[in-house]
Amino acid sequence: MGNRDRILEAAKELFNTLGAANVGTNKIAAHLGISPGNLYYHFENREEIIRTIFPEISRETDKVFLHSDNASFTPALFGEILINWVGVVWKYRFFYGDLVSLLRKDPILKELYNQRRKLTLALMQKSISVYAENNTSHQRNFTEDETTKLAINIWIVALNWIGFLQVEKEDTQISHADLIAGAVQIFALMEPYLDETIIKNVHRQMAEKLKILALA
Amino acid sequence: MGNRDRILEAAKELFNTLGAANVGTNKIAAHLGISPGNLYYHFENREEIIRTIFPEISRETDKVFLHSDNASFTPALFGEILINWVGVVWKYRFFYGDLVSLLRKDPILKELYNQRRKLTLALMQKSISVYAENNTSHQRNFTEDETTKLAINIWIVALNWIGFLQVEKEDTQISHADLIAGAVQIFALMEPYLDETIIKNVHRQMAEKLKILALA
DNA sequence: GTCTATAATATGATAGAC
DNA sequence: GTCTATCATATTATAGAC
Repeated sequence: MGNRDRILEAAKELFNTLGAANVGTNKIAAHLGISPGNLYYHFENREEIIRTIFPEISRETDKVFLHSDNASFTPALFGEILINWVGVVWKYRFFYGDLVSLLRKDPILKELYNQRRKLTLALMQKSISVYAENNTSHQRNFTEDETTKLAINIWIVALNWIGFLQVEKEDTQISHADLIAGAVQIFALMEPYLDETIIKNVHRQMAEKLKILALA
Repeated sequence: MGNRDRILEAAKELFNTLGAANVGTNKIAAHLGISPGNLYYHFENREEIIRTIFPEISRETDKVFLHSDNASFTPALFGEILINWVGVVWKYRFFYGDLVSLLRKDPILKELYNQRRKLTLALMQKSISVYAENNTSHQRNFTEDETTKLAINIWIVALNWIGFLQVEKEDTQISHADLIAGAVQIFALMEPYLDETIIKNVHRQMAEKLKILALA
């Protein structure tokens, strides 16, 4: 692995463990045992490092939602999606935890992020309404306003569940079980719109995941 | 106003406008035209300044929920509560926006915050279930698990609505209307549990607020 | 209570040798 | 590509005069 990639990996690790605000270019270089000059040969500044990581976050997020545009996606798949989504937020928690500050410092990133945000949010909104209509028997029409608000609420909770955990625990105490709990928490936002049997199934699915974890 | 108070006011203002991470003790002193030494006479360090502001945030939050423990609080009052709550988060947006980072740097504050968090969350959960039961005709029992999740979701959205706005707008572009929109957004989390007429009433209440703003 | 002056440290970033 | 050396700047914090 070349130094350029090592810098990116070290940056992610240090950002996550120490908080993005507390990690500068020199600290990353020191952590790798390379010189500051070397780091600056590969990247113009700290912002460029983060801007280079951003497409990776985008790709991983896309991967999470890959199958969700398919109108026939199953309830179980939706559960998977939520767990994986929370997993991505966990993996890049430095980014979501410091989002406002990072975007404030880098207008280019802010622009990039907002393009993505609009797209992802729209895609998600579509998926949610399809999913809700597929899995409910009480004949009910969803207004666009209703699904927009639901999508935004899901968005906000998904992106801030990790932060909610971090407020009471140390990062080292946060487990895979907490990520599943996050998925359950997000799923609760949809439950009022779904049939009892579907809800039960997803809950069983999540409980199953937890049991497997406990055994491992 | 003595310098001690002026420091606290300047800190809040600078934290909010520049982000807590970008404002140190000397910047606060410079902003006020006083010496660093003077500031350090009044406060041990930056953490102590924030710890001194925290009870103020707590008091204002308490004031928001003051009447909500009353079982007979009206639908309109609940709307007020949401608007005021979002208002407090806006007023101290530096705190909520940088919460994880601030608590990481100050374990004392972390302890204080979590004591408060548990209390407020429990109080809120109680209020929510009372409110929901008071304002629904479809006979329905709320499980404790259900209300806990609902309360947490309301909590997360309420505390992160401002951050959601900040991602796409500058602070200067955020208006009182956006705060009301936040209240509407949070209220959407409760709507599945409430009667149509109640929902309509609250929406009218919010629209009324917006109209008054537009005229002013 | 408030100031000047300053130490100690860290940060971002660059020039120029290898 | 990588290093050494270094600058300019900013940050926290303190000692001691007024």
